[in-house]
Amino acid sequence: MRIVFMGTGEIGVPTLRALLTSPDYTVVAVVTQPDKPVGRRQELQASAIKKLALAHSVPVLQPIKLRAPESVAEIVALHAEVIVVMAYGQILPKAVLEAARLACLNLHASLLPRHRGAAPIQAAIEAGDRTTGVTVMYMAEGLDTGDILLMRETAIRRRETGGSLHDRLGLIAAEALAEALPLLAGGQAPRTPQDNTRATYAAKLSRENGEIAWTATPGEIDRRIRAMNPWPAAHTFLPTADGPRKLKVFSCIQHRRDSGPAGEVLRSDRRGILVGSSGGAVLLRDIQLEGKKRMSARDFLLGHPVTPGTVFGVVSPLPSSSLSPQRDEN
RNA sequence: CGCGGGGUGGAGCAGCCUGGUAGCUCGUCAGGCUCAUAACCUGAAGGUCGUGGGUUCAAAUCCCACCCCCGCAA
Repeated sequence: MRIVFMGTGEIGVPTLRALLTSPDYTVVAVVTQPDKPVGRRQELQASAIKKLALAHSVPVLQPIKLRAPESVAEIVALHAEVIVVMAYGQILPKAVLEAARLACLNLHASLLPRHRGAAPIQAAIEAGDRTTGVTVMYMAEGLDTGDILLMRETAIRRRETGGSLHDRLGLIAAEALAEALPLLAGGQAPRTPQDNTRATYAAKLSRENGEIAWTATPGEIDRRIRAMNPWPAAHTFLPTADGPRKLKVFSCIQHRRDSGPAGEVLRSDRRGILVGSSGGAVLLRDIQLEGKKRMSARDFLLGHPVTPGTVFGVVSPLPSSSLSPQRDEN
């Protein structure tokens, strides 16, 4: 079966690898986003998907604008039987959706119609969902609105993080596709429309989404921290002599018995930093100050004392008096 | 050359500006106290101060080059 794989994100790697190594399928081309400057040096780097494709000597296409006529023509000319899309990063024009003889399938990391959009994995954790999964759907022009072929479910564990769930769903996606393709080839693939009334949207994450709202409950804070781990990472601001410094938080423990003013440090010792929130407190365990390495709160405290009463998250508390109104903070 | 922080005994940090016997907290080891402990007391081990050059009577500290880690940005 001639297959064109379109993807850019890491999450698609297991799926592409499975396609490349299966004797039943021939990946005739891989379409991925153009190399982008990445890292501190801003060096151009190929996506993991591209590297994998090259390692298997599969032709790679990197159209800047997929909807440009010449890009579309290139893909149509591949005469794919199935196009598989996962975390590609560009909207597919109608002409591409119709370029495959059998179907243009999308693998989405949630149980649709829940969490349509760019960040379904984090959204599922932050929402406190008990399960999530991967949906294989027939692509339509809307955003993640296509008819469902099949879904694979997985439980969200108590200590699940965005990273752990991402990796697991990547593997599940490969399995789900392996299940879907034979059905499609045999003409027995189911096709169920989504219930649009139950749709929710998971907007693309930005770093601001990671700021911890200390007025939330311990449960909400814990879910946000786990969802954002490892990227973009939940964070707050630690007041220092040099002004507020960003502090990333990678894990915490909910303390429902202790409580105190939101954002205020209630206690800090070898167990971690206990911070007040709504209806409880959270014990920060795994943290990282900007410019520093990630470490346990215990190690952090050895060199950076954080006394009880310190208030996290306040961005403009410079005690200095005669400063020009330089800081723009609303 | 995108901006910035940093590399100091096993861990986290101070010292560097104003060169001159390397310090703090924790950990480790030994001993003590205790019914007991992540508590407390006493003692000990452990450091080419990222690498290479330079300046100097003398460099963790000043100058130059390079390597590595991290935040921002993507």
